Amino acid sequence: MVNEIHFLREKLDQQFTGVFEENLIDEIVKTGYLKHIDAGDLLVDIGDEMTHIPLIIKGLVKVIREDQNEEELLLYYLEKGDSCAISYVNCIHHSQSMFRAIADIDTECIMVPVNKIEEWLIKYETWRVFIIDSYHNRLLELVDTIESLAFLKLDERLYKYLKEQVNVTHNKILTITHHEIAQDLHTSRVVISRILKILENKGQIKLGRNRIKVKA
DNA sequence: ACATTAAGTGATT
DNA sequence: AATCACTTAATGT
Repeated sequence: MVNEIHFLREKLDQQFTGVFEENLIDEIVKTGYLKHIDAGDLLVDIGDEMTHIPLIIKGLVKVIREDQNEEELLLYYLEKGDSCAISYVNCIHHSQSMFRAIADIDTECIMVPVNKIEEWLIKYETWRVFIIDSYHNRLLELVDTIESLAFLKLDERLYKYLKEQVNVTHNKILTITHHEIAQDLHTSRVVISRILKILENKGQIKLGRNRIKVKA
């Protein structure tokens, strides 16, 4: 038990020192628990009632919106040091999640219980700033994806998507299928294959099975 | 060897 | 840009 607490504190210090004050880190360690999500597993599903807020310690979480036909659209990614402010509001209002959050790779997060959220908002300046910044960041990312949807042609959107994947995975060689890309961008596999081929002919990428190399 | 999944492509809307 | 229909290529059992 004591070991686990030290372990949690270590993880928190790695990601959130300078962000959270000491007393707050103490409280997070006391009331939160560590959760491991394997690649491909769900952190939150559409319709879930939120009881905890995730603070991402390591890994990568993909946040998705789904329509009635089970067709998806990628909204944004959460990385280490991030949280999802949308879930704060869900917690406070006991409303259901509109989004699905899937671990892209093995991910660890600290789950913080709802009842602490509001308490800390009043008690800790750093928590207040963190929550508001988090909300702001999610909003900026959403605006960015809306802009892409509205203003970019699919080929530009796809190339932007590939560059984002490189950033987020820290790897120029993406392990991904055309089908998966099509789902994220809410289009069909055939269309993606075609545009990728054009990008390859232009020398911007190199294609392989389950593999796309993005050239600098 | 056979089945399954990923990717490439022409033709049509 | 989407859909259909079909082919080819790679991978799993």
